[in-house]
Amino acid sequence: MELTEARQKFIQGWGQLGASWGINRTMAQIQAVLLLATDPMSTDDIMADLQISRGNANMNIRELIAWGIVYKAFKPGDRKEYYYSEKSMWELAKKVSRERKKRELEPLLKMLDEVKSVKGSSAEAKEFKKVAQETRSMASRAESVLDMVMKLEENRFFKWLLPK
Amino acid sequence: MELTEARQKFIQGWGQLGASWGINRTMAQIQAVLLLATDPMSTDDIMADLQISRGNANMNIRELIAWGIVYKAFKPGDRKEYYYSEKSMWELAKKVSRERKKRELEPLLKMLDEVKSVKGSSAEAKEFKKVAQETRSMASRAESVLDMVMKLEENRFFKWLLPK
DNA sequence: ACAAACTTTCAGAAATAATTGAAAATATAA
DNA sequence: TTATATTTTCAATTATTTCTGAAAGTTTGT
Repeated sequence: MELTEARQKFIQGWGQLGASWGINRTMAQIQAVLLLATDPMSTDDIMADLQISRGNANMNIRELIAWGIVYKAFKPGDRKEYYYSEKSMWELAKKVSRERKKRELEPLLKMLDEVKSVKGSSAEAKEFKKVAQETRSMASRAESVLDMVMKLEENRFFKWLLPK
Repeated sequence: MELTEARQKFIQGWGQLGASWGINRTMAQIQAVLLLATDPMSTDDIMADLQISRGNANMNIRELIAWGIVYKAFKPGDRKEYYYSEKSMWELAKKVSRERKKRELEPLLKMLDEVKSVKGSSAEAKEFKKVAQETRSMASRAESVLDMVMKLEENRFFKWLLPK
């Protein structure tokens, strides 16, 4: 397969994956482009590559930087900003987990906490308490698993898991 | 807090969570309603509860059934269909993982496989191969972790993880 | 200070996704 | 079979999200 075609498929697939995780498709595609780049790219490079507008490119690059998975670079004698992606898949996964934990798990736990004090002893109220309690317990467990995995070193954990 | 208010917050929060996971908000809310219900509910019950149309209710109930997290029930002498949710959080988590694995991880791995045969020895081609390989490796690992966790019994795994 | 190079913002346009409601299809009972 | 209850479908509408492009803002060099 030609590099051009392969690249296209990779970028598409990555965008698709992002989309089904609630991440803007273009944001994911920019990340894919930077992941495949050998050198930092300027906004114009990215605009040309993905055929998108300046505003769109700028917004999504900024968002990637906010997620901590894309960094800025500068070239001497050039005032453009250049961008490059975090290349370690492990680091990437960790940063994405951290961000999603903050954005989703934490608000959920907060809500479950607020709702804990529900009054009443009807069947509905009892069921509510039970479900809320189980949800809280599942969410905390998920959080613990994430914390644990995030702290582990790649090799230590996965070599044990997948000795091959 | 009153049950009505708490219920509202739970349903809202659940819908929010679903939305950031690429799941239709209404679908997630219906699931929340059924999770909190003490008895199976009809389409009309759900329509009334969430103030949504019949078409919308029907489509999303069907989708929940396809995910394997909502079941049908019938009452003797009544030809309406009733629906109830899987109530075990653990079962729920397992079914959702299984579904997402099928919908996201598998297509990704398929794409990475197709793209494996990329030609060329330029810096770009080399980088492409490296990134594709690392992505494949990370995706397989994720799949293994999911498979592993999905096979474990709730207590066995989590009691060890969280002894408290 | 001025001008050039570059980045950011944001109102409106375009694209995408979700929802409605009524008609069609299907199932059940008499 | 026929009438009735119920579920499903889907074209049209509405809501939401994303994208554009030009203007405003910022930084840097002279």
